[in-house]
Amino acid sequence: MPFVAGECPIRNRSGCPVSMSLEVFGDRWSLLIVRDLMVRGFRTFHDFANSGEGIATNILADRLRSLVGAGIIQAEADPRDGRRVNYRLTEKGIDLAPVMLDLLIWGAQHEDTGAPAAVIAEMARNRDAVLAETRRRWVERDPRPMLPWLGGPTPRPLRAARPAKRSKFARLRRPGKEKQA
Amino acid sequence: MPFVAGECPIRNRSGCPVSMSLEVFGDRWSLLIVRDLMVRGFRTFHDFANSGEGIATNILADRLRSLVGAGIIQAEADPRDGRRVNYRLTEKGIDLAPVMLDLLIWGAQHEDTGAPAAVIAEMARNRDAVLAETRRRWVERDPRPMLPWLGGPTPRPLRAARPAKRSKFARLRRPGKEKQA
DNA sequence: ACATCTCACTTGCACTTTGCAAGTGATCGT
DNA sequence: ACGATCACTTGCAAAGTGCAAGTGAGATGT
Repeated sequence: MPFVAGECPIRNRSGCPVSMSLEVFGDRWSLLIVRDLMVRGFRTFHDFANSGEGIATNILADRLRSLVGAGIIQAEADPRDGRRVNYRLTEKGIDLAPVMLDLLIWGAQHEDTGAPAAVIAEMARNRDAVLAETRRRWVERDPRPMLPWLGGPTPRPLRAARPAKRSKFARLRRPGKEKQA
Repeated sequence: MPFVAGECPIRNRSGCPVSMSLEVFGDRWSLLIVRDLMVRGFRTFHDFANSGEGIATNILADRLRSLVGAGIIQAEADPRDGRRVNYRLTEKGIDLAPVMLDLLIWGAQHEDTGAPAAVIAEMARNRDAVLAETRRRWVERDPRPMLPWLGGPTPRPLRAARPAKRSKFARLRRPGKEKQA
């Protein structure tokens, strides 16, 4: 029994497809939920809550509700355990696979991740095959993670602790004319 | 003379490329700035401020600074007018073209936009050519908008006004057991 | 030289969103 | 019946956002 779809708040909207896409799912947590459904084999609230990304449960609940409302995912009560809700991408949601794949490739190529470079290069070369495989697994409801190394604590270079509030920056100015704070 | 690159705040980070990408540019305004640089021919603060999306100038300034800091865009003082700053995608930034194109295609296919359907279908079929053209224009610093119909007030079906604060939703529950608010 | 306008911001403040930690109601297993 | 689990909800503090006015540097016209 799916959730009752809620209204999606409408913001300043240009009618541009990019803008409208981002209104639907453009925040970080929504995309990470889509990622986890798509390639990590996650299905339940608990799975998402413990993804390793640090999401707050009220935000997770809110995003799941929004994604259901937007028709990106669907929710079903588990027939064997009434406490659980199982989430699944819809047709509209699985069509986000190209976006997700391109984000993955961009991130692996430009950020200091621990993603296996050879695997990423292979996925970039065989983009169509990867997308076909993603869709096949979705059709067949394959519960196994497609990219088990994705997400979670991946080995990578140590990072500095969270910095203090950012300092002000000098404007682009001729030398010697900077403002005294 | 480019801006001094600032530190990018680091949040809960799994090391996953998708997650890290979203930390860098994953908010809506950042992506719209990248869109406008990429396909609308925008270069200046004033261009972005009047994109038709309704961004606040303090947020725009903040996002431009963040994108410069992340190496996605670069800023240069206009040699002929010292008041102006010209922004341009970097190599890292133009590599977001596949993501942007996929968002455009997804949005046009799944949301009620005024995007020309034939053009979108053509772009989806000739994805590689579109990406090659996007990069060529970037290399040659072609100032003409690649997709002049993108963004701005696009003719599309009328939308309801912004709704009131959302109501609470019933949980997935057996019938008859809904909570009294 | 001066007045006016332009440009890219900054600022103060009200409002909204986010995240923490505790709690709730329904469900399950013993 | 009871304790634990699951998916949330709640109150509140902190952080983020957006409005509207303002600022300093630069350009233009007189």
